[in-house]
Amino acid sequence: MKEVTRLFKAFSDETRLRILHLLLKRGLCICELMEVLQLPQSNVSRHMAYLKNAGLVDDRREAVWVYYSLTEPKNKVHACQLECLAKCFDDYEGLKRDEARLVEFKQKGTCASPRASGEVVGKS
Amino acid sequence: MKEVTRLFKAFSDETRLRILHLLLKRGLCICELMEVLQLPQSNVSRHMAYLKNAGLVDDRREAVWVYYSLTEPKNKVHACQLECLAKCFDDYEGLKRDEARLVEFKQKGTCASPRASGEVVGKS
DNA sequence: TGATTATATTCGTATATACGGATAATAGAT
DNA sequence: ATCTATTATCCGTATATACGAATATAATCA
Repeated sequence: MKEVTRLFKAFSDETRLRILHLLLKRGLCICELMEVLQLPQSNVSRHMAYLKNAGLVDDRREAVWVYYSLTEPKNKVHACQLECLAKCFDDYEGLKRDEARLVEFKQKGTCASPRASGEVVGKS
Repeated sequence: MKEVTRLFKAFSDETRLRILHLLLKRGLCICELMEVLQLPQSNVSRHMAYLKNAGLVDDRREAVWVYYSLTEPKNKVHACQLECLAKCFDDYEGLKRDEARLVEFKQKGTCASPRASGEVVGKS
C-alpha cells in the first residue's frame, strides 16, 4: 500500500501533473521543462527528484543534460492510473497550452540544439 | 486542475484508501469504520470530513448515526480513477482483511443494531 | 586550468497534513 | 431535564511538502 500512496502523492501536485503530461509525449531535460512550465530551475529539479523517487520517471545523463522519461509501469495501479491520466489530460486547457509551448520551443531549437555537438553558431 | 489534485490528495493516505475500499461495498457510519479500521473516533471522523470536502463521499444523518457513502463521480477523472482503484484493490491483502472484519462485525450485529430501536438487551 | 552550462542540493520559511486526547454538539431514550 | 451514544471539532504537536534564492556538483569547452 505504501507504493500506492506514494504514487498518489506524486500525482497530487499541479506542477507534477503538468510534467507527467509532457513526458507522455517525449523525454525531456530540466531546461526544456523550465522553459515550458515557466518555473525556476530548482523548482523543476526538485519535482523531478520527487517523481523519480516515486518510481514514475527515470533519468539518463547525456553530456551536460539529464533527460527524464516515464518508466515502464511496474504494477497494476501504476499502469492503470497512468492510463487514466493520459485519457483525462485532454480535458484541461492549461495542459494543451503547455504542449503548444513545448512544440514552439522545439521548433526554435531546443536548449540543447543550437550550441550543442560542437557546432558553433555565430561568433566568427 | 485544482479538483484533480484535490482528488489525488484524498487518495494519498492509506487510511482513506482503506475507507474508500470499504465504501465501494456499502455505506458505513463512523462507528463501524472505527471498529473495522481499529482507529480512534477523531481520526476516522477527520478523514471522512476530508473525503467529503474532496467530493468523494456524501453523508446522510439517520438518527444518531451519520452514514457515509460514495458520491456519483462528477467528471471523467473522478470516474476513471475510482474505477481503477476498484479494480486494483484486490491486490492488497490488508484490504481483504478489512473487508473480512467488516463482515464479521456486521454478523455480530452492527454498532446500531443491538441496543438500537428500543430493544433493550439484558438489564432485567 | 579556468570559464560556461545544466543540474542537484541546501537554506530558511510557509503551509498542509496527520495524530491522539479532550471537549463540544447532536439526537434519542428515560 | 438528564443520561447516553454518536459524531464533530478543537487542542498541541510532529512531519511532509512547496517555494525561491543561493550554493555546490558535474560535464564540456577554450
